[in-house]
Order: sequence, then C-alpha cells, then structure tokens
Amino acid sequence: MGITERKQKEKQEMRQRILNGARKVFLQNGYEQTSMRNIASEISYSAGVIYFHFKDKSEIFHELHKEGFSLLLKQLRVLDVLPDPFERLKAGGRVFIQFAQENKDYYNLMFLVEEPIKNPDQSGFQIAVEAINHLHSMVKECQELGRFKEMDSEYFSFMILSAIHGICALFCKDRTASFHSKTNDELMEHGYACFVRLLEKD
Amino acid sequence: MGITERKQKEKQEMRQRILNGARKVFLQNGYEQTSMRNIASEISYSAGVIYFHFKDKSEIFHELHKEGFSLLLKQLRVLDVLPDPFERLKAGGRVFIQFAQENKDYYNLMFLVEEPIKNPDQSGFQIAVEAINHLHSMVKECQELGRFKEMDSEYFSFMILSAIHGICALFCKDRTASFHSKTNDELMEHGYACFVRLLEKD
DNA sequence: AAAAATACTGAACAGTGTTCAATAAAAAAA
DNA sequence: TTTTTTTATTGAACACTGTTCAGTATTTTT
Repeated sequence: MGITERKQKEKQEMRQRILNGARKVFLQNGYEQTSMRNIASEISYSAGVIYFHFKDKSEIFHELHKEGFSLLLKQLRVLDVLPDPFERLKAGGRVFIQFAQENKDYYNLMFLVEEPIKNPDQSGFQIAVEAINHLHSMVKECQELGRFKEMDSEYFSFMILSAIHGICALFCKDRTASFHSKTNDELMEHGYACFVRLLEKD
Repeated sequence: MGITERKQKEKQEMRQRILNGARKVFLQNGYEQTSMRNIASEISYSAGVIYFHFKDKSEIFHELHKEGFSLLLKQLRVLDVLPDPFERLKAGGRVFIQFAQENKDYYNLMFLVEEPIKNPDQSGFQIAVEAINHLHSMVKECQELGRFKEMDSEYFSFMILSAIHGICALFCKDRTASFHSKTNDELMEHGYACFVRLLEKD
C-alpha cells in the first residue's frame, strides 16, 4: 500500500500548508479580521479547497488553539528544573505573562476568543486541561511544603490563574490606558510583583 | 426657536430609539452577531437611517460601553455607606463579579471586545477612568489605615482589578470548564474568597 | 407658492463563511 | 492500454455583513 500511504502524506502536507497560511494570517490580523479567502490566497489556492481539508473556520482555530497551548507548556516545562515548587510557581507566572506579551494573538486565540466548543472532553481541548493540571500540581506541592494552608487547592489554582490572566487580558484588549503607568511592560511587571508579594505572606 | 427645539428633541428621541434597539440586540446576540440590519429591523426602520444618527457601529458600541460603566458605578456607589475602606473594597469585588455574571454582554462590551478607541482622553472613555479612580482611592484609604504598606497604590490597584477581572474574563469567555467545580458561581465565589484571604494577610 | 433643509428608504458595493456542480488529475479496474 | 472510479481543486453562487448614496417624501424657511 505505498500509494495510499503517499496520498495520506500528501493530504497531511496540504493540511499543514493551510495551517501555516492560516497561522500567518490569524496571528497577523486576529480572528475576526481573518477570512477564508485571505488564508487561501496566502497559500495560492482557492478558498473552496480549505473545506475539503477542514470542516470550517472553527476547526482551523482549534488547531492553532492547540498549538498555542503546546508552545506555552513547552516554555513552562523549562522551569521544571527548579526544585522549589513555590519558586517554580512564581517564575511560571512571569513566563505566562511574557508569553502573552510576545504572543498576543496566540493568547487571544487561547483565552479571549469566543469558544465554539464547550465540553473539555473534546479532543484538542485536552492540552488546556493539561496546562491547568500543571498549575494545580504545583499548588499542591506548595501545600505539602506548608504554604497556602487551609486553602482549597482547586479554588486557589483558579484564583492564581485568574490573577495572572487578568493582567494579560487587560493588556491584550487594551484596557490599560486608564492607569498612568509609563509602559504596559512596567504596569504588568509591577502588578504581578504585587501579587507575588501577597502570595509570599501566606 | 420652538421648532428647532422640537426638531432637536425628535432627533434625540430617534437616537434613543436606535440605542434601545441596539442594546436589546447587542446584549442578546453579542457584538459580532449584531448587524446594523438587525438593529434597524428591531425598531422597524431601514438600516441606512442609523448612519444618519450614528457615525458607525463603533459609535453605538461606545454608547453602550458608557452605559455599562455607569450601571456598574451605580452599583458600586451603594457601598459608599460602608465606613471601613477595606470592607468596601472586598464588597466591591463581590459586586463587580456579580455584575459580570448578571450582565455578561455588558461586561464583554466593557472589557473584552476589541476597542476601536485607544486614548483615554476621548469623550466617553472618561467614565472608565472614573471607575479606576474609585478603586484607586479605596486602596489609598486602606493604606492610610495601615494596610498594603510598602505597596505602590497604582500597581496594587491594577493587580486587584486584574485578579477580579481575570475571574470574570474566564467566566465570560467560557474558560472555566477545565476546573472540576460544580458550577461557575461556586468557582468564582470561592476563587474570589481565596483572593480576599490573601489580601487580609497583608 | 417656491426653495431649501431634513429624515428616511432601498438599492448598490465590496466584503464575509460556506456549499456545490463542474473539472482536471491520478489510481484502480477492465 | 483503455475505461471507470476516486480524489483534489476550482470558481461561481448563496445568504449574510458594514457602509454609502442617489432618490424621495416631508417639513421648514423664504
């Protein structure tokens, strides 16, 4: 079955070609400003063919959604060498914020775009659950070392993600102008530092 | 000049009529799913006439944006009777979260939709600045009573808003499914409680 | 009564996501 | 090798979008 094998590989290549074009346009223009015709012309094909390889725009979105999470997780896993879970947690927040700053459009796709899919059992959503588990286990490790006692680890993890996400979300949606800080970088860095100082008191 | 006066009043009424229709459709279907034709048919007019009273869709958006903030501020001002600024701050967060839950679409408009206008000097953006000042002055009051010492009030205010906004943003964009909590309400309430407990330690 | 200003309509333009008949190319069957 | 079947691609079409604008009816001013 050498032919069907090659066929499958070619199909996979076309899928990847579309995805590459889509990534470029998506991350350049954002979700709403990206049209199927844009993507198609980026790779010099007609718009119709995309529907032969993907169900709809939403499926392409989910593929990039997955990409974003695996990129973020890769950057977070670098911190696994840190032995102290609290240090890992604090550095993780900083990495998370930096990821949002450097990959604003990925971040939008991952956390701020209207999600067509709701249930986390869905394929492709798995990796988001993985990221949450990563956070959750760090919190539990901290608790084993005596930190964050009397806190429910689930709710506490949610709170930590919320605090960090809030910083990134205000940044990504340009809601920082009301603060008289010089730059966004400064505001985010010092804002996160405030949060860390709170965590350290517990 | 009784006629031009009446004319102006009629024009104002039409503006309000469009705004009422727009609010209904906007808050029912969200920003992207609302079309000018939807709004027009809601009030039984042609789509074209909207452009006689409003510059574009964005201007209508900003009008509702303003409405949302004044509604939120009204709810927050109820807490002005609380003498202790820290109690006011904590209750303020709870009111903020409740506002997001009860006015998901207003919240989206206010904090999560792509903003066409960037500079806070713009008319209509004023009220957002007012809300931030409200938070900022509460923090400073707390500091005068000995809380949150050695923290910069500007960055600390940003951090508080971020933490609360993060909770609401995850909720509004359906990013809570990865947590195994029973309901969103429970997750948000206990998540915020965790944050409050952190604040109380400082 | 004539002219001017105002409020509104509906058609049009260029764009969107998506579908689908036609077609070209390649693989399988004869 | 020729014919049939399968597969990949196109481009036109459909129903939608925000926005513009020539025309029209109504009302105010001259």
